[in-house]
Amino acid sequence: MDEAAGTMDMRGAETSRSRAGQENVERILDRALEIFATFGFRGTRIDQIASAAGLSKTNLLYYFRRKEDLYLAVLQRTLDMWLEPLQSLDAGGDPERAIEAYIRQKLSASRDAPAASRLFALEVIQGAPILGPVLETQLADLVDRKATTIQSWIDAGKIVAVSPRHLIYTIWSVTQHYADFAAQIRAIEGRDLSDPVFFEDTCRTVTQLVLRGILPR
Amino acid sequence: MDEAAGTMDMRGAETSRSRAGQENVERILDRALEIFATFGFRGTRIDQIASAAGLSKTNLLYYFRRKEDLYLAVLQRTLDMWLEPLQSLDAGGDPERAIEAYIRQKLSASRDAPAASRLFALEVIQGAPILGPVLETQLADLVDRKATTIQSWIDAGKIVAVSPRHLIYTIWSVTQHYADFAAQIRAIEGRDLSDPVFFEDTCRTVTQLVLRGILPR
DNA sequence: GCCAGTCTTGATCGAACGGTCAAGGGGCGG
DNA sequence: CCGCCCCTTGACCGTTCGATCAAGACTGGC
Repeated sequence: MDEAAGTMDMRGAETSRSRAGQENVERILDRALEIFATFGFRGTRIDQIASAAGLSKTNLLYYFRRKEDLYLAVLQRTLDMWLEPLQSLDAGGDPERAIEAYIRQKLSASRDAPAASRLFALEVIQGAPILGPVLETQLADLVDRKATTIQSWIDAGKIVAVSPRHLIYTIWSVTQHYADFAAQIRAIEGRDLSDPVFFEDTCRTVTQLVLRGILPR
Repeated sequence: MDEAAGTMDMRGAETSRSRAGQENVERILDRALEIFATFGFRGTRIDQIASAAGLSKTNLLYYFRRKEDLYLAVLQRTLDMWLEPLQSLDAGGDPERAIEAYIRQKLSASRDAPAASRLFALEVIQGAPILGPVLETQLADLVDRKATTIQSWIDAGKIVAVSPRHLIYTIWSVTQHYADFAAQIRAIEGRDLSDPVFFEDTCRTVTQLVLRGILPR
């Protein structure tokens, strides 16, 4: 598992599957995401996922022959969803609207798919043993492109001079924080993003903070 | 280990110890922090820590009879250091200086003790099974007090109206991001906070962003 | 130089875990 | 109603892991 798995594609034995089979696979992936996201790869037991999905360990291993296969499948399924929001950060419109929309999108993801956020957090905290190559290529390129977009806003005087990459990191960290550290926020506030009031409160405050930080006065 | 361990004190058998003994304990704790911080509690093997510390598994178990004892000891040793920076956020001086100092302090911690940051991140991501009670009492109180401080700045017109707690979360998330997600940043930037230039760059940008966000124009 | 208390080691145990195997159940098309 | 293929099961295997135990080595104080 310390191996980087190279290409990160895993078209693993796409055998034909009955409806029951497909439903099982999806249920396994759902539960596996949840459990991998809280215990990490090494920390989760395969039969833990199995019983959470309502089947035996052997039965699970019928669908995913190795633990690593399951982990990769989960990671794969989450990856695209994770990279997508940044794609839509477009140079076209005005930065205010674009960034406001991006923050809302990221916060929505933190509310609706907190496990996915935590899974990536775990991966990266562990040094990104699997996702490393993807980050160095796909993500790095994407960030470079978006940094250019932000730089163009700066050059046009639409926002103040600020390191584009740090701006991206800031938005990432703040928005994901509400998913990854939900337990901490729950301990302090007694609520999390699933509370509509708290969600709007968070969205407004973060947006205001960032926009005031970069908009010319 | 799913137990909350109640009081979080662990004056475990403070037996008398020779110099060699104390050195071993410290080396064990150092290595354990590093390894727990990347693999989590369930994910780390006890002999992994032992060999990293240069002794046998049995020998390590002489100092910490159970794996959980070691984990608690590591957590305990890191906790105070982690809560401390926020303490110094004082209402006395002007908010600009106070927050600037706080951000620098947190970023310094992320640079000098990234493993400690990651360990807490892992704990919280897992739902804070151990630290939960501490967060609900100690941390919640501390945050409440500091939120009052920030509110007093708002009332005095020194900073704009902003949810004090969200402001704290923002600063936490951004500064800790550079420790917890160092692998991701390294994949994109090719460097991290240990690079003095990058450190100052980060410090300046984050400070500027936050201060512009809350200072009256 | 002896002794008590501290440290270190290797052998070993039981449980947990990832994974295999062989056998049987069940549904769907012909 | 038959046979094929997908699914499900339980028994089992080898390894790993946390933890124990008994026995010996080292060290500092007297």
